[in-house]
Amino acid sequence: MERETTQADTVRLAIESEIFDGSLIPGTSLEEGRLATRFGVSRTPVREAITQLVQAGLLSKSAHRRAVVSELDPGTLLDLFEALSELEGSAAFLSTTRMSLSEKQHLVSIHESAADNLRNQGDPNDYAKLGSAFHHAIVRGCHNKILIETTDWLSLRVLPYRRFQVMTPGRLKKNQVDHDAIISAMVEGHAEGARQALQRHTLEQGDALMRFIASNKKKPFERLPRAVNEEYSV
Amino acid sequence: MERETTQADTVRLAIESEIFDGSLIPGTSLEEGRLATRFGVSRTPVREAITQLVQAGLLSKSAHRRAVVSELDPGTLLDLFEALSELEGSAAFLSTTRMSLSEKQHLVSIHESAADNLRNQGDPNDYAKLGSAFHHAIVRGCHNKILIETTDWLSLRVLPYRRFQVMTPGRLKKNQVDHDAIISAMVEGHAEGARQALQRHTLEQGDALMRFIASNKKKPFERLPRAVNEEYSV
DNA sequence: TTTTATTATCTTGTATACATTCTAGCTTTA
DNA sequence: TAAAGCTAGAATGTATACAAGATAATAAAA
Repeated sequence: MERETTQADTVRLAIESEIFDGSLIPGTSLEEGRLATRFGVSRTPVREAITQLVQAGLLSKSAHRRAVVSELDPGTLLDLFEALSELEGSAAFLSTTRMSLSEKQHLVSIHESAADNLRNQGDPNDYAKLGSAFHHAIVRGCHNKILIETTDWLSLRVLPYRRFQVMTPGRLKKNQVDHDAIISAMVEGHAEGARQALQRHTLEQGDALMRFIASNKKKPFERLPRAVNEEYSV
Repeated sequence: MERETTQADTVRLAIESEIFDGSLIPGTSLEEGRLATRFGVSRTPVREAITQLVQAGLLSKSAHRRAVVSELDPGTLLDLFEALSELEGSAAFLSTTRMSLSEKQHLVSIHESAADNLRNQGDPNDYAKLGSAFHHAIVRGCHNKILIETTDWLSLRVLPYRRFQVMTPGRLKKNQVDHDAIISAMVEGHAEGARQALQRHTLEQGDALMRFIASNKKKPFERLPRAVNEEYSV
């Protein structure tokens, strides 16, 4: 049997997606043995997967203690968005002069699809996807592998919290206006303007997310994680 | 026996420092069994250390192949310095308004020590250390854990190549003038000026390093790695 | 002689067993 | 009753054994 992807990879991807789709809530602790039996493998590949996820920042762990799905306190979450906004701003600056014609066209088409969605009151989930595609297209446009990789890495760590974001109509509108300004700056070749526009935009997204989390922390957020933590097994 | 640091950590740190001090040259391939016997442990902690270093970017590896000390092609090295310059620039921007008095004093004292070293023609290695302390102090001053962590991470990946950098008197002088400008901008509260000054400075450092590597690649760089690679064992 | 197959050896990936450390529940004591 | 210490159970860290894939050397064929 020829196997290209190793079992450790399979386990890592499985845990990763469970973190992203919310099955594994930040704060949940993982037990190697349970995971091993659950995925039908031995503890060895499970441990390897955990090691990788720890290095990626999605899990935290110290010696002789079980791994825990990383919890971001408000301060760290703020830091994350601030850093991300700087990186995305830099990417926008570089992308303004570096994007190819087809890349620009792709970016514009994403933006227009989002506008359509907004006009026709389409699925907010679709709008959210277009939104992250918009950011992603700009970042990729800088043609700097390291900058792209680093930005993706930070985005990954925010992902588990994005699902709390509820898009109100007002926020969607604001979002679209921001994107308008970013695109305008880029097509007019105002690199510095594009940097500032995207930077501020990402920073505000972070603020909005944090406010939402803070306002909903009162009841459901305080209780839910622990309850699920107890139940999570097999 | 109570052990705080695990054997995997010990092995990881050992490999890490060998990469940094040049004993392990980029391109060298590592064999788990050899490393295990060399460090007097089993393959298990060695594998864990390798997994961590792969995630950190210092090693590269694919399934069923041995890990290799990451080699940076010129393009990637350029990308790295560009990304690093953006991050350090952002840090300088934030640090301008966020550094405490004692942090500023520390930064200035580093700068003055460097000036002394230059005036008295001190050890260039000491000057290099003061230089990286200077950068580090500015980065830490931004008080953003994520930004600091990310900058450190990128710096780490450049480290194996820094040892090729030979500081000529002219370059040292230029370096000090750059640092002067950065400090001036910061004490005067010109955050945007500080950003641009540090960004350009780091970018130029990268260019200088790349030119040096390119000019010395002709002979010693082509031959040395392979020779050492063969000999490296036990 | 050069190139392609094939096999032997070695290396990595995974499972399992054991050692060490932590955790939780109980007992003891203030 | 509450707090500290101890003991039993469980989980992590490490070693070893085995399986599966890669490497290299040898043999066969062009």
